[in-house]
Amino acid sequence: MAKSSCELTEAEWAIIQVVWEHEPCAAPTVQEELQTRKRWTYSTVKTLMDRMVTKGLLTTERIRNLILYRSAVSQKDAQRGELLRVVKRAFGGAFTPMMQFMLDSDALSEEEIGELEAMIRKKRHRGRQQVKG
Amino acid sequence: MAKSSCELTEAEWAIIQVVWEHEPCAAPTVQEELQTRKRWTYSTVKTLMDRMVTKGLLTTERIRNLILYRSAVSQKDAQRGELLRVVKRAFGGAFTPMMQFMLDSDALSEEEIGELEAMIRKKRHRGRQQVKG
DNA sequence: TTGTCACCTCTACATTTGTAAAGTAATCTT
DNA sequence: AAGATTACTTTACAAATGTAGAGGTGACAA
Repeated sequence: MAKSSCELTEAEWAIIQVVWEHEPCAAPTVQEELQTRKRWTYSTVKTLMDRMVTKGLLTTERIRNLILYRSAVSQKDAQRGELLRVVKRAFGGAFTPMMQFMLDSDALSEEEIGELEAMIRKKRHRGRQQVKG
Repeated sequence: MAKSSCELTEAEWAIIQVVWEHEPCAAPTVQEELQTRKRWTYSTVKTLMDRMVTKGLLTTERIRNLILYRSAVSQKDAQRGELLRVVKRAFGGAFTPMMQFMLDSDALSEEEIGELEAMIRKKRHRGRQQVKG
């Protein structure tokens, strides 16, 4: 089962994002996909991916001479992990101060705040809905 | 001037938080303060702090035989940096999806959502207000 | 004035992360 | 079947991070 909390490095994020999109996929695919953003060689990508397997972030299945990779953590789990880490490290573990910070900073535009309000209203209607996982 | 975006490691967060609270302060103070949370020796703390000086996260002033440390980045800058990093890495750079995620996940309690609504309303009253640099 | 205390400096070492070259094996092409 | 192509394996190495021991120096106490 996917671990509910995980830490991905910058490089790992780049890779797993491609995996999520092309799953199951081979290392060369990932390398090609990242070609423009990152200037990594095949070796680099493969090494990173294999380390991610060791860490339990990806899984592999060998079919003949091809190795297919799959993600072992969902995007939601990864996002949650990232968010929880920040909230814990930078905001003493509480979400409200973080939200407050975002509202007070210029991080959010008027428009985004509008959207946020709308999202809240919509949520109120639907009632509670949880992310699985 | 403080850099608007910065990356702090876990250890650095622990340290700079003590510095913010006791500024200006000496390394032994920080070590004592962290004694319980982290089991670091004086050497460890001092090394970390000196590396932070090199990185421009802290500054020092020598008074006789004592070295006083001060933060070179404000808490707000550090928080913003952390937040921006997550939003970029995990949410494609847009705040709205991140907010949406928080609302949809069980990260926020009903109560917190209520507080959030209140914060938004209050903000509407005050009009736009920015966090200083 | 000599030992002790507090604080500093220097050096070290393991682990993780980023990056990749070189070599090997299977497969495809002609 | 030999060369080219593709994908995999092994090994390496530098920088960043976490962690700390050993030894130096100035100040103060006895």
